Order: sequence, then C-alpha cells, then structure tokens
Amino acid sequence: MHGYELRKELATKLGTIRAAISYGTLYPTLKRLQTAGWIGEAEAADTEIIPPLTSKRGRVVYKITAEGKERFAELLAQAGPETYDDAGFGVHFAFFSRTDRATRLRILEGRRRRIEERREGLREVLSRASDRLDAYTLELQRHGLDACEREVRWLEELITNERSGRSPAGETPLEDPSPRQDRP
Amino acid sequence: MHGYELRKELATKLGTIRAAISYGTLYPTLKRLQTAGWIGEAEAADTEIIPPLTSKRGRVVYKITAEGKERFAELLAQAGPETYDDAGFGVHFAFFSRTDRATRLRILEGRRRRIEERREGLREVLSRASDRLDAYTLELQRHGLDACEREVRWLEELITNERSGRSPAGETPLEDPSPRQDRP
DNA sequence: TGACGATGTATCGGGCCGATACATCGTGGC
DNA sequence: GCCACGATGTATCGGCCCGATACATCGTCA
Repeated sequence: MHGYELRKELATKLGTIRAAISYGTLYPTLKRLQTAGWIGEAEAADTEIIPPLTSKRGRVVYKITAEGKERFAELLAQAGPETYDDAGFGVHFAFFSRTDRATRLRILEGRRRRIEERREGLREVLSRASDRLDAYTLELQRHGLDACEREVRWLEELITNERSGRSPAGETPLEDPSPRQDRP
Repeated sequence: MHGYELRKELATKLGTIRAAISYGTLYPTLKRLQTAGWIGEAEAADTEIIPPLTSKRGRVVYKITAEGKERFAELLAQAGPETYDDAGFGVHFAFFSRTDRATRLRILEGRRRRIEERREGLREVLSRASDRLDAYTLELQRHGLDACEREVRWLEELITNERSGRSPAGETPLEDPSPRQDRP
C-alpha cells in the first residue's frame, strides 16, 4: 500500500481506539521502516497506476519484506507493560488473528490485571476521598469505574472463549485473514 | 501547592481519564505558568515548612494569581473542537463545578455530538466492512460501539439533570468546592 | 546502621501531533 | 464550458509531552 491508503486502512481497523495517524508520523515512520529494511518500495508492476508526468513525486507503494514479516510477528507475540495500556492493547488485539492462542491468552490476562488495578484505584478514591471531591468529579469516577467493570467482564468472556477454543462471537479464528481484493 | 503535590492531586481527580502527568511536563509547565504571570511562588509563611539547610533547592510552593484565576475561568468556559475529544472533555468535566450551567450544557451537548459521530462511524464500518475484517477486529469495533452507546446515554442523563436544575446524583452543584483543610 | 520507598526538583532525547504547503483528479453547480 | 470544492497524495516544521534518568532528603523498619 501507499501511505495515504495505509492511513485509511488503519483508521478503520483501529477506529475504536485512536484517531487516524498524523502525516507528521506516517511518512517519517515509513522512511524509518524502509531504512530498517522491514518494508521496501514495490515494483511499478505492483502499483498498476500510470506514473504522473509533471509532479515531483507520485504515490509510493510499499511492500513488507521477509525480515519485516518476521519482526512484525515478534512484536505481536512479545508483551511488555505498555502492551496493557489502552493504546498498546488495542493494537495487539486488532492483530490477534496473526498470533497463536497462548499469546492471546497472555495478553488478555495481562490487560485484565491492568484494568482490575485501575478499578481498585477508583474504588479506593470513591471510598476514601468522596467528601473532598465535588459532585462532578465523583460522577466522572463512577462513570470510569463502570467502564472498568464492563471491560473486565468483556475480557473474561474473551478469555473463556479462548480457553474453550472459540474465537469471539463463537467463530473459529482466522490464522491468516482473507486476501484483500480491492485495488481500484 | 508544590509540583509533587499537584501531580498527586491531579492524578486522583483525573484518574479515570489519564495517567499522572509526567515530570518532564510538570516542571516546565509550572515555569511557563509563572513566566506568564498566572501563578507565583507563595510566601514562606504559606509553606509552613523549614527550608532545607544543605540542598540546592527545597520544595517550591506555588499560588495562583488573580490573573491566573481569570484566565482559568476563561479556559473552562470556552470550548473548541479539542474540548470534545476524550482528554479535553475529561478535564473540562472534572472542573464543571467551577462553571455555570450554560457552559456545562454547551460542553455536554458538544461531547454528545462527537460521540454520536464516532458511533455512526463504527456502525458504518460494522455494516460495510464486516466481510473484509477478521473476527477480532470486528469484536473490537463492537466493543467500541457498545461503549459509545453507553456514553451517549450517560451524557443524556447528565443533560436532562442540568436542564432540570439538578447536579449529578441529584445533588445541587457546588459553585465553589469546599476549602481544602489538609496540609500536613 | 543501613536498606528501602516516598518525597521532591530538574533535564534530555525522542516520538507524535497539528498546521501547513503543494499538486492532481473527479464531480457537481452555475 | 468553467470553476470551486473536496478527496487524494507526499512532505516538513515547530512545539508539546512522555519515559528515563539523575540527584537529594526524610521516615521507617529490620
């Protein structure tokens, strides 16, 4: 894909958890990935477009390399503390179909532990500082606590499904997503 | 308050919506606020601590100035697009007790509009791209959609309460929070 | 007495965002 | 027929924020 396309694709895939990636991040990152050898410019045959005549630089189509695929798989499988906060977990989860069940269970349980900690912190505040905070702040904490409790239940459902060999919504997980056939 | 104390205070007040502010942001920001004249160093009498003998720099207690109070009230009352995304709305809401009802209603309705847009976007994706996305990505979108629907309901409840002159949880809003009496 | 965690202030490198610039292309209105 | 506008596309820059780190004090508990 080229940058603009990649941005749109990621925006729909990660639409829930974050806004579209900015251009100030996108293009420098593509360059860094190319320098690292994880992606490369695709052949003209892959792009299927007529190169522009007058403009300085047309669209640049990138392709993941073999090394990039390896590195990507590694990144998805390894989990550190930042894997369990909102942004990190969202990205990992969105690419769960590229991982094995053990990795999925490990990340789901780590995320659950993280949310449970946040939940306990909020309960602590609500019980200990409720007289020191105004009504709106308290309402905000209650709303946050509610969200934590819902997410824990959601995670437990997912964990149960994984353990019993079911993917979300009761379907079998795709080890490799179906190939994309849309290239206008 | 001094920096460290302020950080803790904000962490409990905003615990739901963001992590504690980093030191790399906190101290430069305090300096910028002081340069702008919105805060100033408090008198030694206000600090009630014995200044350190050997260390280079003890705790620095800051105090908001009259101009700072004015500016803060302005910032709370004015609402732009960034007021309605997660971080901005959370901050405004946490300080709702410092604003008037018209401002609160304006911000609540702006936030509702924003979340409704996100909700429609997710519904769009779920109905149009459900065959192109894998099961995990779809589950993520469904979970996000659910969160949007819950937040809209929460906001509508708050809006109804504001219109009928009730604060959250049915109490009357504090125009000025009760003075803090904890200074160890 | 000494280790450890909480309390405190401060800086630095790097990543990310918002704004901006510039160019092409399709479409719909007048 | 023409023009404005929005979508498509690549690219850079200033500025803000974070994580890591350094350094120092204080209370507590073994």
